[in-house]
Amino acid sequence: MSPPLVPRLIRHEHVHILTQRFSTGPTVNKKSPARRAPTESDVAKLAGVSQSAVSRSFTPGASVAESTRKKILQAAQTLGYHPNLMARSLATRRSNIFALAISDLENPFYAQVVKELSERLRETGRHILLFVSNPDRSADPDLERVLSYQVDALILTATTASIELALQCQKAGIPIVQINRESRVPGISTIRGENQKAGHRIADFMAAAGHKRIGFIGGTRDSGTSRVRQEAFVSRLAELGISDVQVRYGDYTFEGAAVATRELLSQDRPVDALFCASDYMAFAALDVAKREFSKHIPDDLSIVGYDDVPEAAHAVYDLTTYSQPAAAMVEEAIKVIDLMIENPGRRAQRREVRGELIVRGTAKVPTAGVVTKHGKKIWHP
Amino acid sequence: MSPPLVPRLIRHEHVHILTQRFSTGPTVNKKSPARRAPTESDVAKLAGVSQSAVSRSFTPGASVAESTRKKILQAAQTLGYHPNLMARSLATRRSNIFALAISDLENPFYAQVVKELSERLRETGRHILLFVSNPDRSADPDLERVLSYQVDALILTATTASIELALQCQKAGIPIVQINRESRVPGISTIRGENQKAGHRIADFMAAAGHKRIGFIGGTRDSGTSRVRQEAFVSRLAELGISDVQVRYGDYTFEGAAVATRELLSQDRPVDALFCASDYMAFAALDVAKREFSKHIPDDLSIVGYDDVPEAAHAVYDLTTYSQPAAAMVEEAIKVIDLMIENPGRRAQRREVRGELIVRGTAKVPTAGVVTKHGKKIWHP
DNA sequence: CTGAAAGCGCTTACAG
DNA sequence: CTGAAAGCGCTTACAG
Repeated sequence: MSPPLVPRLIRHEHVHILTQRFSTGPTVNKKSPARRAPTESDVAKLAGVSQSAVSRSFTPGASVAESTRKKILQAAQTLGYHPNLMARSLATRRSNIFALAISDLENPFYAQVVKELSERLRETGRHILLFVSNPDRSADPDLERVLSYQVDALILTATTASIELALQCQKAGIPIVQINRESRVPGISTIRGENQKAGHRIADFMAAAGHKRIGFIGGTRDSGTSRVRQEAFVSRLAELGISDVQVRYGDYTFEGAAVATRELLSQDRPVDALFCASDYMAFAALDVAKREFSKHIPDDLSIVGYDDVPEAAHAVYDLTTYSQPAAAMVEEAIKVIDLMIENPGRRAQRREVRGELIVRGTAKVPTAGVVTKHGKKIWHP
Repeated sequence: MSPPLVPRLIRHEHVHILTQRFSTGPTVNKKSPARRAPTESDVAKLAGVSQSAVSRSFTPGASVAESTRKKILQAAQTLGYHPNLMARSLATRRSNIFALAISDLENPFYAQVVKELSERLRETGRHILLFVSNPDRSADPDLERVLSYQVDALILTATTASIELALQCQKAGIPIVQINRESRVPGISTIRGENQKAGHRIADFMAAAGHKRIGFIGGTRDSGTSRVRQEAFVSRLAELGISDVQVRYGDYTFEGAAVATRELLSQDRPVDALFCASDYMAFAALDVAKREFSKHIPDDLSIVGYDDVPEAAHAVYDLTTYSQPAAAMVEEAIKVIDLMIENPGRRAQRREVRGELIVRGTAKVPTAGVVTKHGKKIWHP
């Protein structure tokens, strides 16, 4: 009755279950006692020292004789000992874990934020506890309990913190910062792109290119980030004599932006230039404009995005956009948090990371003002 | 000396620092004592009960009189008490935290995996501790210490576990499963798409469409997932009389796939059909083919991807691809983990989630075999 | 149903 | 430099 050499295939709903028939080591038939992990005491016993000596050997600045520390690390090695970080957190009241609340992961900008944050954090031995929230509810009940995890800080991006949560964090002395989201709540630090300057510049850019009939697709109606961009854009256009600006909201989603674009292009006098509050929405706009309205870009319609995600540079999009460097924003967020941790009582910070209007192929370009910087064409009149 | 009402703007490197001047509550000038969070003992004192009674009130099945529990919850409410999950983990030896090791977040497929996993997990009160690893080193030193966090399980996707890590996990009784990555290491469960069937079907599809000069762009050379797809594809083509298949590797990156495509299209007899081991790489191929080689798709060149990420359906790509549902794969992964947790000693599982060859616009379609299923055109001869 | 007590695996004054 | 001991904030038998 030797087991078959090829995997057996069992059909089960829409999933195949292939049972594996190779040795899985000593735990194969023993109902795996799940041998509990070795602790400091185990190491201490083996090394013939006290448990506190073991602890010190794993604490960077602690005082242990080099000889005993060596002995201890040796013993730890043979036992396969790893400190229990939960226990350490309990004792030190510091977890080295940051909570990251995020939504909108399909938007590559936020995927980038996750990646950058993770990389920067790992350099200092910290990690991310992830809360992917539903963008439509502002007060995520799951996130409200984030403090239970004794995180050292809370970072939000593509989502915002409720007032209650902000208060809780403040009480507990936990820094809280929002990346790319505004906040009127005191105590929440914010890291933003140049929303206002971008709105002005894109308005100048479109006007200089000769556009008259202009549209704006915002994120959600209550997004401060989107609103700042919109207000700067619309008011500058008004100054330039263009007062009829069509505004729609795409809720930061692909589908929402597609619907908004459809509306803007179905009118009697469709728009001939469109500023979208995110590259991701601009991709949707491009999609609809080309496929459903057979628009030639940028001859029939100029589209400008915001973020400069990596995809924007790809040929299929080749999107003109205002940049907002995720890496720099993440770096600022960490700086702010470290500042607040070292210096509690410090007031909330607000930082702005610079960007540029990157000139690519989806928008008509004014005759003057294009310069090249770091190999990229930017509009800087 | 009243503070200015508008934010002061300080220029500092390439970042603006805007100081905020509003009340931040009682902690403004007090160097914030960071009042420590209330504990069960605090609640017990206020409610006039024992600390263990408080604990029981927060433990689902525990025995407490409804009246005292009410009193306790009341007291907890007024103190703003939240259980300390680190302490709970230490006591229960269960953290309700899953480690997720991932790389390649710019690939939308993996962004989707993160999102789906987070959603499924939150339903059962569990969370994700994130390890974004560098794809080029297989044994991530950071990840090797994952056991220190007392996670309940380890999920890997777009990356694989080292043998050492797998052994550690096995010893500790922690289930470990890889999504979309093969493993020859015993003890690692795997969830895969229909890699082999897909390879066969795409070969059939391309041959039936009349292609003769065919290319394949794989992920990394050592990716089992990619290799299975490749071998099935190449061997079936050989059966069909097409033995000269050009193989390149794009390392699952956009740039890598672009380079590979350039090579395949620069030859004397460039390929007229191309199967890419991921949609993300197929996007790069499309990009290069259109922009650099002015190819008409699919007249000059057919491109087929793998995954069916949401972007594949967008008009700019409109990619023909073999689907691999992230949601279903995540669900299987969780099922497997729960099975292993409830039933330690159980051998590693291997599950395969079904997909379809989704017919869109980037590949020539054979005259027969296209059917419509759930509103999607699929090729199912 | 309820409380006192031990224990989860660490850190960290405090003596020596 | 080193060890004994208290404490971090919980859970969970064990008595009552």
